[in-house]
Amino acid sequence: MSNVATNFTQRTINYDQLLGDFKVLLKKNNLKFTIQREVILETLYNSDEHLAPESLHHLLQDKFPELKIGIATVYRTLSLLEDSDMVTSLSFGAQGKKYELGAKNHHDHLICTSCGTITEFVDEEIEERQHNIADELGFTMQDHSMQIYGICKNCK
Amino acid sequence: MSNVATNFTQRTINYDQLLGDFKVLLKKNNLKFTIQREVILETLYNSDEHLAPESLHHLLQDKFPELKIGIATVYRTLSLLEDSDMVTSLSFGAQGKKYELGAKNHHDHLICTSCGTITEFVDEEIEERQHNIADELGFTMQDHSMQIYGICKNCK
DNA sequence: ATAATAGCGATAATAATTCTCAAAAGAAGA
DNA sequence: TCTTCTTTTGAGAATTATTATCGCTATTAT
Repeated sequence: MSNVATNFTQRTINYDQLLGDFKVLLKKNNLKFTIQREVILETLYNSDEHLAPESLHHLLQDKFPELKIGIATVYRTLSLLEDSDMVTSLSFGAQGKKYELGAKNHHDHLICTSCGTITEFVDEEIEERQHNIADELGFTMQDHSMQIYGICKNCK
Repeated sequence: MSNVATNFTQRTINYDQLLGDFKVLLKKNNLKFTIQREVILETLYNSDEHLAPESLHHLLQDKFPELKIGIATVYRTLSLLEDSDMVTSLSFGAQGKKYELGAKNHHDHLICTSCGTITEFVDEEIEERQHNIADELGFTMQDHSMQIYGICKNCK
């Protein structure tokens, strides 16, 4: 029963912790903690979607119209977060790049090539094997990602 | 000794077979077999690199200057090949999308975040586990890809 | 509160990708 | 091989995605 792939979305840290980490990171690099950066982090945290820069921008305009957040700020902040390894970007097939918060539990992706749905899962056996492979090849592993493409239950 | 990650690039089919498959595919879809399509397929076959559309275009201009292949044709052909599952596209981190021939043996990627080098490997244990996971989740697996990010030997 | 500095939005600039169209090339049949 | 029909091509325009610039504003440290 263990070692069975499980299908879930789970956070390892709560928002306050995440925000704290972000503030530390900013301070370390002489960067400022701005409202824009905060709401972008918050929006990413509250989204279970994998967001493209543009969709994130729309979300932000809907939720915080008074801030009039510009698209450039979205790109800038996503780059900042990605450089700091707080978010990771993914690009599947034809669709463009999408971002997701890295602070969630690590997970891999199951992508339905018919309806486009992305299901997340974690499998300990694979996680472990990845570490071993990196070691064997003299690689210091920082991160990894895996995607399985196919047809989901519903589409069959 | 088995189950050890190995680092290689190996083709499962030779060029004539590949070309044959391509011709069949084209005929099936009422598409024409053109010189441009042939040299693009050939160039992808002969490259061990993961090619961005632009680098592919440069390669083609170098190797077949008389054809004056346009960038639009490169994009068109890559899309065609991707739609037909003959090539797959990858996008790692900041760099844009790159294409590789899918007819090579399946392999995963080890990406050095310092120098950008991409090493390919295959691990049977992971391959098998991926199939199991897809089954467990009621998914019909068509393909998969995996990336491990880290620092390679040389960069350490 | 002030001064110093980084960040912001708007938008211009650039890069990446797709579209348009007239000319050229491939396929099929006579 | 010649003709006809259809698809593809290259060139460049158009669109989309991303990044850079800049004067003004907000944040931080003092």
